Amino acid sequence: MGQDLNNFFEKFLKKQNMFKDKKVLQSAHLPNEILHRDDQINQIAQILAPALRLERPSNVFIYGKTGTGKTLSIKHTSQQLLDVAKTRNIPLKIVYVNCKLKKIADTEYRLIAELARFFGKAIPPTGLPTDEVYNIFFRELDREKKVVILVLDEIDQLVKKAGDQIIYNLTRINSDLKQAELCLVGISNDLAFANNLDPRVKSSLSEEELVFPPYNALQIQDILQGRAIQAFSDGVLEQGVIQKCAAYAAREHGDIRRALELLRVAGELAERKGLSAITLAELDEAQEKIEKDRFVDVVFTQPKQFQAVLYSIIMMEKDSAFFTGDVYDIYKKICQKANLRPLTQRRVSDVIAELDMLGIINARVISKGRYGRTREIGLSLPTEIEPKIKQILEESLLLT
DNA sequence: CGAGATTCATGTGAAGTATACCTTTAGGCTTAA
DNA sequence: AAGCCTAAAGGTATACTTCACATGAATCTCGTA
Repeated sequence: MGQDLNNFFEKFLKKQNMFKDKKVLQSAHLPNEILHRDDQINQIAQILAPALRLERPSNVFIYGKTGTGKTLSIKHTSQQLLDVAKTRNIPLKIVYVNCKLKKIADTEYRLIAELARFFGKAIPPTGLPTDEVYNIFFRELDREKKVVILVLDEIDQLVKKAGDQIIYNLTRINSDLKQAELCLVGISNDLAFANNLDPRVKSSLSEEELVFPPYNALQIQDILQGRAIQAFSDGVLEQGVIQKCAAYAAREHGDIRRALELLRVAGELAERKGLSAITLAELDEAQEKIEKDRFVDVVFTQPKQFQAVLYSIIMMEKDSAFFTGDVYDIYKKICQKANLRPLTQRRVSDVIAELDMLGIINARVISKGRYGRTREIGLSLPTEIEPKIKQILEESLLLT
């Protein structure tokens, strides 16, 4: 046994390393140079530049679909700004918060708590009055003369869950600040988002607006090429892989993040198979794997009750259309088997709505006329991974 | 036949409850003078 | 007497429940052509 393993590791080491620097392909990576976003970056820079003179920059609202470089551009510009500020000793702070993260910044309390933590204050997850946390945050903010740029990524998620009051408060905070200046940068994937906003909030948040258009296939190709050179060892990419990868991504509304992930996963697959080069076959395989992993991951991290509801929905799936009541009946049985205390139908209704938001299921409210009003529910998992998801749920819920 | 009333199943909002966690306060014990 | 620890009291956020009302088109009803 040991002998075998030894052998395996030896072989592993001898094999040519496919990746030179895998980090370059990971979504957290900040490249030195951002291609095809010069306009946007320059605009951001222009808007935020007054911060260096300790003037409050205009609030900015940034739109664009996923994977169009919004977050990247902001982070890049922030970094540069901070560098300059540092060498000149300018008191500038930039806080970046992703509002999508559940349990981090999806309510007013949690968002403000997170901000206060950025200033080095320990805030408990519950127990304090929101006002109190707000005051702590405010005091820290106003402690000294400085400019703070607050970047709220995926702000639409926050507003959807917690309302626009928070944003309103934040935009108004400046009139109370004596020393510091606060500038808001909101980032949204949802182009229609601003329309549902209170007009006052909207106008104060979007003193400046910026739109990130999707990349086209050529641009994606260009970017991939650049990253691939850094990420992979020479000659491991077969002809046409980049092109195909770009084509895939362009079809998916120009999402560069996906394209990079695709390339990375394809590389990993090829490496695991012991191939010397990445071929188109791995690319296709990667495409599936990513899709699969995404769902598996989301499902896996859901709370038990959500999983139970989802499991009930999967059990229903065979016949075409079904409704909240049907799901709830099954759900109650599942709970019994899984030794869970069943939630009320009221709550399950909300859970279904949330699962819908996560994109795991499709649910829409319909009226069946004489036969009442309900949600029509359908699974939106790719059928190939349905058994896998089912299995995960069974394990997680201890069903056998 | 068609306009309006009815009806059903559950959506949805508001208010209440349980839980987990926080700070403050008061008491009790220890310690140092 | 001052200091320190502990436990109770009083408070909050969040997830969930309870209650009550809202919804909206298929179906029913009934007056009219």
